[in-house]
Formats: sequence, C-alpha cells, structure tokens
Amino acid sequence: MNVEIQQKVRRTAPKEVRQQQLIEATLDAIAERGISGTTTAQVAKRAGLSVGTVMLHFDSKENLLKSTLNFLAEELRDRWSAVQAQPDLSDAERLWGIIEANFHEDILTDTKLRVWFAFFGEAQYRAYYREMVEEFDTERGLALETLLEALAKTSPQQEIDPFGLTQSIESMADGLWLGIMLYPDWLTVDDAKARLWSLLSHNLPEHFKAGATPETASIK
Amino acid sequence: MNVEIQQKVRRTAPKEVRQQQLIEATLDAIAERGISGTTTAQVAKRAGLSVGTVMLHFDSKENLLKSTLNFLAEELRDRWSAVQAQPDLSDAERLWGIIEANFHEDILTDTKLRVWFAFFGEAQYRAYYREMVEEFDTERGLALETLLEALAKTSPQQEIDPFGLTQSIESMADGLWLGIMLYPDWLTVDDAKARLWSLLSHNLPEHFKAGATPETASIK
Amino acid sequence: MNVEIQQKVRRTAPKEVRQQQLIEATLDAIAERGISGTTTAQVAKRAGLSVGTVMLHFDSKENLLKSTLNFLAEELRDRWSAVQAQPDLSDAERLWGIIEANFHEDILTDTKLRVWFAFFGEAQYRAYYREMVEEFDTERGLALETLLEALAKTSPQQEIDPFGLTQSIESMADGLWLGIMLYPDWLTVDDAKARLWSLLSHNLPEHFKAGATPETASIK
Amino acid sequence: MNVEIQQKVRRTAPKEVRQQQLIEATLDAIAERGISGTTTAQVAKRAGLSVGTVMLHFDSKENLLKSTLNFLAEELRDRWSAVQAQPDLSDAERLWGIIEANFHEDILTDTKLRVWFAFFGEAQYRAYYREMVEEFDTERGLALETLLEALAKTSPQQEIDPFGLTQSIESMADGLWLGIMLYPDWLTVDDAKARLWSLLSHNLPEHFKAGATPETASIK
DNA sequence: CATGAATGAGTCTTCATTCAT
DNA sequence: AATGAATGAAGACTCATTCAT
Repeated sequence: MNVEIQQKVRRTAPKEVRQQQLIEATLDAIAERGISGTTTAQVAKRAGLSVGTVMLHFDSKENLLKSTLNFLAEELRDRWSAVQAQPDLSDAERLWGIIEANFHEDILTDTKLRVWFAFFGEAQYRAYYREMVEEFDTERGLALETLLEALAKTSPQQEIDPFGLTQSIESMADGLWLGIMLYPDWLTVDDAKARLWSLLSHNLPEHFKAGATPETASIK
Repeated sequence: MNVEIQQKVRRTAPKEVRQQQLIEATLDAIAERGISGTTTAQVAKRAGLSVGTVMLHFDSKENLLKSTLNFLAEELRDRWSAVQAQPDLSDAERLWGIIEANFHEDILTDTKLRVWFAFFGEAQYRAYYREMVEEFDTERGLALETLLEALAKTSPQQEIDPFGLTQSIESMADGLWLGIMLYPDWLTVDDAKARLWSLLSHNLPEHFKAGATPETASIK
Repeated sequence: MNVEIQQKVRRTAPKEVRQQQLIEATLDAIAERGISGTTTAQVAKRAGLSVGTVMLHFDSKENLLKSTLNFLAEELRDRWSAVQAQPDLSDAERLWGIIEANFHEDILTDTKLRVWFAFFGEAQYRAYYREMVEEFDTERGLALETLLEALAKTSPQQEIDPFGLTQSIESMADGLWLGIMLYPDWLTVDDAKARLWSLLSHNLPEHFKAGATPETASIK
Repeated sequence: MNVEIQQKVRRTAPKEVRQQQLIEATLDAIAERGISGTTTAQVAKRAGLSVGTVMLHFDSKENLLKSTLNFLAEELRDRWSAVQAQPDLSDAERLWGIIEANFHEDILTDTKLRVWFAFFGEAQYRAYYREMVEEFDTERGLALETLLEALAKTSPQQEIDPFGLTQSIESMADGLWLGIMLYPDWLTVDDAKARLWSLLSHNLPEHFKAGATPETASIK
C-alpha cells in the first residue's frame, strides 16, 4: 500500500498509544522547562500531535500532569513490587532489591528525576501526590519494616528499630535522589548505592558486609 | 490615630524594610500556591502594597523570586556559620551543631520547607540555585569533612570515610526535609534528628552515644 | 441565516485574509489614535476579532506595525512599478505617471497619509522604515533620474540637473503629502498635482506645457 | 561661600529656567525615543531633576509636550519674523531670508527635526499643532504671497501665481526637511537650499539668478 | 520649590480551552 | 480520532500622577 496514503489514513491510534506518547512528551517538557513552563502546545509539538489531541485524550492540562505523575508512581511501584514478588530471594536480597529499585536505570533517568521534584515542589500537585501515593508508600514502608524485623531477629546482638531504620532508609534514598539531581558531579548513582549499603551494613552487619560494593555483594 | 486609616495613608519606608516585607509575602505565597501560582498581584496584596511597589523594589518577578531564594540560602548559611564560629565547642559539638542548624525552628518552618522544594523543582530556578549555593554548599561540605577527619583520628578502631559520610549526612538531611514536608504525620523534626544522630552513632560511637536522644546528648 | 448570529460563530479564514483584515484595522487605528494610542485591543475590536487572534497572526504588536508599514510601502511601489512597466508610454508620460502614483486615490487616502507620517515620526519605526524602503526608494529615484536624463537630451536649450531635479520632485511630493494632511483646506490633491506639473513645466517646458492642467495635459 | 552648601541651598530656580531645562530634555528624549517612548522619568533624569518637578512645572505630560511643540513653533516664527522686520532688505532678500530661516542651524538640528515630525505623526498632537500654528502659518503664507506679488510685478514677462508658488515653496521646504531627516546621506542642507533657489530662479529669474549658489547669491 | 516612594489603571502577551472542519 | 484557528481571562510589567516629607 502506498505509504503516503497510509500515513493519511492511519491518523487514529489506540487510546493507550496516544496517551503514552503524550505522557512521554510531558516528561520531557517538564524536565526541560518545569511545570509552569510546560504548555499544552509544547507537549503537543514534542509528541508530533496537535493541541486539540492533547485535550481530546486528557480533557485538561491538570489531568495530563496528574496522569504523568501517576505513570511515574506506578512505574516505580511496579518495579519494587516485582522484586517483592520474586520467589527464592533471601530477606536481605529482597530488602536490597526494593531499595535498589529506586536507582534502576529505567526509574532514575535525568528526566524522570527532574519531573519527580517538579511535582514535589508544586503545592498544587503535592496534595494530589499525597493522595495518590499514600497507598504505595505505606505499602513499601510496611514491606521494608517487615523485612527489617525479620532480619533483626537473626542479628540478636544489634539493637534494631525497624520503624526508625525505615525512616532512615527512605529519607536517605530520597535525599540521594535530590543530590544526584542537584550535584551530579559530586554524587553519582554508585555513590548513592554505596551510602545506602553502608547504612545497612552498620545496622545489620551480618547481612550486609561492610566494604562490599553493592554490585558484587554476596547478600546472604 | 486609627490604625485602619493610618494603613490607607501612603507611607514611605526604607528600602530594606519594603524588600524584606515583600520577600516574606513571597515566601507565604510560594508555600501556598507554588511558584507558578504566585503572581505579583498576590504578593503585593499579602504585603499590603501595590503591584507597582513590587516592581519598584525588585524590577521583575524573576528577581523577586531569586531574592527570596537568596534570603533563604543566606539565612541557613548564617546559622551554621555561627555554630562553626562559636568558640569552646568540641569537634563533635560543632559537627552536630552544623547538622542541627538545618532543623532550627527559624530555618525549618512549614513555609520555608515548601519554598525550598519549590525552587528545587522549577527547572528555571534550579540553575540559579546551583550558581548561588555552590559556594555555600561546598563550604559546608568541607566543614563537615574536616570535622569528620578530626573525629576519625580519635576513633582509631573505626573505618571512617569522611567524604562518604559527608554524602550520607547531607543526603539524609535533605531527604528528612522532604519527608517532613511530604509526610508530616509519619516523620517529625525529632524523628529527623534521631535518624541523623543514629547515623553518627554508628559511625562515630565514641563521640555520639547510641540511644542518647540528641537533645539530652552529652556531646564530648 | 441571520448575519448577526453568523458573526458570533467562530469562523476560520485563510491566513492572508485575517492578516489583511488586521492590517486594515491597524491602518484605521493608527490614523485615528496615532501609533502610541493604538492598542492591540483596539485593533482586534476594529477587525471584529479577539486580541489572541492578533498575536496568533503577527506574534507581536511591533510586527503588526511593521507589517502595516510594509503593506503601505509595497502598495505604493506596486503602483509606480506598474506605470514603469507599462508599454507604449512616452518618457514624459512615464515620468508623470510615476509622480502621479503618489496621489492615486488608492494610495493617498486620509487614513494612509496619517499612517505614513505616524511612521516617519516614531523614532522606533523610522529605522525600520529606512531599511525596508531603501531599496524601493533608491529604485524610484533611479527611475526618475533615468527618465529625466532621457528627457534632458531632447531639451537641448535647457540646463537640466537630473539628480537635483529628482531631489526637487521627491521632496516636493513628500511636502505636498504633508500639506494635504496638515492643511487640507489650503492644499488639495489637485493643487498638489498642479504644483508638481508646474515644477516640471519650468524645467522641461517642451514636455510639460505650462498652464495645462495635469489631467487634461497632452503629454508627448 | 562654600560651593557644596551653595548647591544644597540653591535647590530652587526661577520658573522659566526650570521649564526651559525640561523642554530641552524633552526635545532630546523625543528625538531619541519618540513620543511614545518618552516618559516623564526619562525627561526628569535627562534634566537632572525628579519626576515630581516635571509635574510641578507642567502639571501633566501632555502639557509638557504641548509646551515643547510651542517652543519649537515660536522659535521658528521668531526667526523668520526677525528677517521680515529687518529694514533695508530688498523684497527678494526678504523672501529668501524667510525661506532660509527654516534651515538655520539653530532651527534645523537633527534633534528638532525629529521632534517636528514626531508631532506631525501623532494624531493627538497634530490637532493641537494645527490650532497653535494656524496663526503663524497663515501669517507666513501671507508674507510670502505678498512678497511674491511684489516681485511678480517687476517680472512682467513671467506668469506668476503667488498663491500656487507659495504652496510650492512651503511644500518643498517641508519635503526637504523630511528628506534631510530620512535620507541625510542623499540630501543635505545645502542641497535643500539649492533646490529652493532653483525653484525661485525658474519662476523669478530676474531676482534669483540660476546657477548662483544660494550662499554667495547677490540677491537684488 | 523639590523629591521620589507609592499607586493602580492600562498594555502587551501567554496559553488552556473550544469548536467547526 | 484529529486538527489548529480562534478565544479571552489572567499575568507581568509600565508609567503618569499623587503626596508625605
């Protein structure tokens, strides 16, 4: 069939394809220009579509942005859930896997990092974020806490506070994200993993060997 | 004289007074509406002044925002610098003092926290932020590193990596800020200090006693 | 269908139509209020369109004004070019035709006259005017000079300075425009043509008969 | 007396001094930025005074501009009136003197030329201009006409139309002003005088010798 | 007389949203 | 399902004018 005609004919695409296309364009736009600098026209242009199509699929700019945030949150949740669901992992491996999910190359791109903090920084979306991720975050917090409790039992000589250690892990992970974004020359992804590993190795030395680099670590 | 009437009377005030007045109105506006939701009209209204006065003192909205960020950064720097300059403090006290400056009640208000992250999140201001705080941050990083090196020498049995520990401290502090902002019901300022104290107590147990609450800690 | 209702219905139109519509509204607005008194809102209202549409088609007020000036300049150039390109005209007829183009009823309306002088008077646009019309004006000046040289050869008893006479013709034409605008009761278009004819008749009496009114003049 | 103290004491100046000072500043401002680009703040700064002082002396910007136009018109009128009032001049000398007044170096500066056309170009001030100069212009027109009539009587062989020739002279003078402003590289003040002399020499050859440069012309 | 901080109506410009095609 | 011309409310910024000093 003639390609030119085909191009004109295939002007419609499945809903999901268009929406994903627009969300990706939105991620790029926010990363580059910030939320306030992102216009529907920019998103449309990046996606190779028209402004009308943006409204057609998302009804409003606000909804497009919320959908974008949703996408990020679900992508992250899917990743650590997958680790959690994976059979034949030790508790320590599972714990590290959940933590490491934050730094996976699909999750921690320059673009996505900037978009996360763009949403954290906008009052309007912070509220929505809280509603949306409350479930996810509580879930992950409980998963970490449960794993830490299990590991604590096998480290009798250490005083472990699972709740506090969860706060430490999650805060440090978040802070490392911020550091990677703001000072990429001073703090790399490998540094970040090393810092979290070090935190674990001080609290659970039997399961996380001090000095072992996270990559080569034999988690037992 | 009646205050209401007095308010309507046009009063001139020193430049610094008006500028501070406007910066404080800007802090409130950003905290409540975000950077993109903050309009010059809003700031003016909050400050009890007119839009023209905002422009008179800051020339542009961009400059007003940058001045606001400047104010925050200098306020924080002044606080930890003061600790550093204070005589008759031990190295451990000095280290803790610098860390604790981040959580001082003048520094860590709900409003200011939101404004910090608003600036981190806006692409446009992130670049300016980096330029502006580079000096401050490098300075503080070096101060921490130097203190950690000194403390490491008196903890011979521990393996201390001053650079890595500095990364850990700063990242955790940043992440705790984010946590306090996003999940105030789950993470309090006292939790935050306890988490940082715990980090230090694991790395420098001789100087930071495990279990001691930071407030009552006898830092020696 | 009812015209009034039809007007309220949003209609798309070719780019050129909208642009011409807006340029004409701009001409009227400048004529009535001057350049500084012409606002985008006024132009939009006159054109029966919205302010957004003005920006959509011209990007900025400055560009709208420049386009308006362009339109005037090209309209004038097209008119005398057409005379120049016309075959079977004698040199004298051609010369007079070029001069007369300045006073054609499509060119010399009250409105357009005011707009020309509005642009001459605004420092900001004078520079642009020069850039834009330099080519046109040089071209016309050369056309006049060439014709005058040819006519001079057939008037051997007269001392003709084609360059100087070109200056005289163009200056007088410009001054007559100004006079028609400022003192319409004292100086009419017919007066203007008579003055220019008189200038020619004194310099090239064989080709431009003294006393002949320009309209009825038998130019040979 | 101490100069510094004197400067602080002499903060007041005669009304006329301040007004002239401000009018000069206005001339410069309009020449450089145009009427719409001229702000009271600019004028005040150029004059080394404050915005308040501008309002104090002229009440409004509009009045300042009108006063500026007044100044120009009176300055020009004074100059040709002086020629007219001068005894022991022949009619031809008087005629040429009145014409030449337009090109006197005090009258025809770059700055003033631009200001004249700025006022001609602004609808708002054109009306005021007409009111104001009607008297002056009628007066000058009559002066020229009267002189031309007198000269015509002594040139019996020429057909002179004093009214038409007055139109020609005034229009050409105005057009030459415009040319000097717009194309200073193509048309100089000397060219302008030569063009007007040429016009007169064709109409009144006995009084204005062809080829004589205006400067050295022995007007008899 | 002179100042200049303060005002706020007015302007240009942006951009989410609509809707005829 | 897709387009993009058109809209108009909203925002940043300007500037003539006021007025307390």
